[in-house]
Amino acid sequence: MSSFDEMDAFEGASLSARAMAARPKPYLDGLNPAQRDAVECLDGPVLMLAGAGTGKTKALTTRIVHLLTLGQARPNEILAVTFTNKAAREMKERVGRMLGQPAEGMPWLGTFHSICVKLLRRHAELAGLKSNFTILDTDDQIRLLKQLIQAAGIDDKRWPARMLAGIIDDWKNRALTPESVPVAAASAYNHRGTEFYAQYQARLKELNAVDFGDLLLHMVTIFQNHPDVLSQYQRWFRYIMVDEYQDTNVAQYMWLRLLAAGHKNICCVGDDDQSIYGWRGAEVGNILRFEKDFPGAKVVRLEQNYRSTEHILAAASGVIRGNAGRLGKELWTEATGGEKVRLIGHWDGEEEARWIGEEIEAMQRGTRGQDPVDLNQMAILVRASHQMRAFEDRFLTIGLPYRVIGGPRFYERLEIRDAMAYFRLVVSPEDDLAFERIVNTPKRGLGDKAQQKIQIAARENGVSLLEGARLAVDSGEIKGKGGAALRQLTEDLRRWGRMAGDSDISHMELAEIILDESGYTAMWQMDKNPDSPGRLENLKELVKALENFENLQGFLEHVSLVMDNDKQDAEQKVSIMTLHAAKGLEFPAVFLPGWEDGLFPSQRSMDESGLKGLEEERRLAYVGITRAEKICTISFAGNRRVFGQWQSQLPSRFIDELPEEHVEVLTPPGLYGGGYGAAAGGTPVQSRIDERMAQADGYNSPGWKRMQARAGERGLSQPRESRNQVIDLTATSSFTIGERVFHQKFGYGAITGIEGDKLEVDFEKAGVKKVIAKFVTAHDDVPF
DNA sequence: CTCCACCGCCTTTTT
DNA sequence: GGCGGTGGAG
Repeated sequence: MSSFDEMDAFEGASLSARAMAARPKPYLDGLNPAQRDAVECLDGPVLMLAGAGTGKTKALTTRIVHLLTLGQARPNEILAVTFTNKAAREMKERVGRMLGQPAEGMPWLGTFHSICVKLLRRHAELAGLKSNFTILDTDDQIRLLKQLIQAAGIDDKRWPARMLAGIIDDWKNRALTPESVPVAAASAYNHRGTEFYAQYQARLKELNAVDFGDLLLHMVTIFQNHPDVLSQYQRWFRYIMVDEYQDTNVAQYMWLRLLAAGHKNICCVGDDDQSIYGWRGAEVGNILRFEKDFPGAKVVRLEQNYRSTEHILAAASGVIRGNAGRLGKELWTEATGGEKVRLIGHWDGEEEARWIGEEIEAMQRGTRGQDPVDLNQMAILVRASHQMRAFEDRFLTIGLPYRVIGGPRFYERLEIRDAMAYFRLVVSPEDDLAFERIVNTPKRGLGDKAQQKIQIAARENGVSLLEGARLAVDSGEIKGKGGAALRQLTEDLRRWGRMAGDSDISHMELAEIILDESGYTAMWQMDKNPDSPGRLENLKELVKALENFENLQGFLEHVSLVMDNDKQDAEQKVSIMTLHAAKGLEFPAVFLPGWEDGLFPSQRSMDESGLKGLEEERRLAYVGITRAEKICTISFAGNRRVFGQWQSQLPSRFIDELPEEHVEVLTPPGLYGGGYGAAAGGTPVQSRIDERMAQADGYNSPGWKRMQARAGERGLSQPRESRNQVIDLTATSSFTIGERVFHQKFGYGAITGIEGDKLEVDFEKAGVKKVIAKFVTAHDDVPF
């Protein structure tokens, strides 16, 4: 590679090192002793254990600046890896700012994936690929697998493609090729997992394509099989830095170890307490055994927190303490005082959303006895994205501006993927997946039968689908309306392809032409769905995004890995995102709703991974709490709609783990004030909670008892619903089968069964439901 | 071939 | 409560 030779020419160029060492280093001044330690220890393996909010990024970026200032490495000799584009961008910006110049010269600062793409394009032939390979996203991946599964005559209902995709991803995360999948795993996917894996890989090669997992896997394989290539990079990357090391999977770990094996100048930064990607193959073990992997490693602990109040830190520590096998860190802060972590229970999810909405507005106005807080400084962090809807609904009705972060990514949207498929096909006419995607979008009268004919024509002649389509039309195989439309399409594509090479037309103009002439834009203009205008907007945005690239090809190469749409608009908005998406961020005020067993910790996580899963959930709780700087509000609801079914919920076990002295229990004003607390008299619900809590250790549950007490005081004075609660609590035990009852949500019904504190009720409108007795009243007691 | 109504499954979390 | 897949009608 010529660029590589060029780089090699700089070897030994560090002669000015001594001169550089004498330069002033003002950037070191703002560091605390631990940070400074981590920054100045440049050679040999270093593990930086950095708790939340301890200035990890600062240390990391300062380290880079230090390396550069001392002249120990040139910008392109430093390999700095992050997990997200956001983190990479931020680091680049910070380094640039500290150096007082744009850090464009750091080509190897990026995500694992983007760096691997770069490497793999250079050495594609060693993986049996051409260097212009395409990167498939999950969607393409699934469609491809589905084809293989169906071709094998397997019922893809019983053996879904998604499942297979998951298995294969898993293997790739562990750096396993089809040949090296252990025998023990052979039973996967009805004993045909490895077989399909091999087929899939072969097909990818045919398509000159890779999936996300391949990026790492191919590079690890190349490094292993081609020592010359490896040693080239071992020499080139003189210093390696890794962010979020606790999130590395086996493949990434092997990749790093291979690269660092020579000089061992590797600095990994991480926090075992923030490892939340186990489900994606991350191995906390990687960070736990760093010192074994790199004997003599220097371990630096960053424990001074600059972000949160003492109460918030104490609450977070209280929760994370429940995990075994930690490396052990205790965050501390010089800050004292501040508000305690606030805890509140609600009747249901809607009520929770309503309360949070009001709370946000109050904070914004500063009516909570505090300085007003900007909407930008508040965030709602949920466990699962479906929880977001309740907030979006509520905020829309009250007109509270919000932004959803990390929702469906821009480039994952239907219209964007369609448009990109057109672009792909123009740039590389042999892209069969793209062809399949758009042959009949917009509708061209090309159904299954016509598409099969295209497949056959392509296969028989050993050509791409697009070429096969031409043949099928020319041979008269496909006639009539569909045939004419197909001919038009193939000719258009050819024409656009020519235009792509024409310098008179900018690629942005070309993109517009493609979308218009293909009829794709018209398709959405015709569509009367309320969301089609939005789609058209997105298409416009897509064309605008092309501005930043040289040509369509350049755009496509980057888009799958780099394009994110967290375009920060200037408007003041509350952020809504998942806990996962929140890692690395911080907000003065944080809301953590939905702390209910089954939701958080997620039932599925616990079912699938047992104690390990629970511990990961707990780390997630830790991450959530530590996002907050000043105000952290945790909440849960007693009822929640799951899959459209109402379900009663128990407060999360993590709530019990919050240390009492750092928590303040709030009682919601007005409605349902007694949701839980009013039950102090010992209702079935209460005793069930008690029972569960007795099992969990530390039932001394802090805030919990106070909550009961507090709400109990108020219980009787609550108007409306809560009065109703109190009444019906005493009546609970006296329910009988056949009795007519009323439920807040379901309306009227008759009891058909009683099971402890649960009733089975045949509701007139809602049908048969299981409900908690407490939430049902004998029908005469209906309020209002 | 397309459209539409119905059914079943589902939801963690993402580069 | 939503999405994709299916099956029957136009």
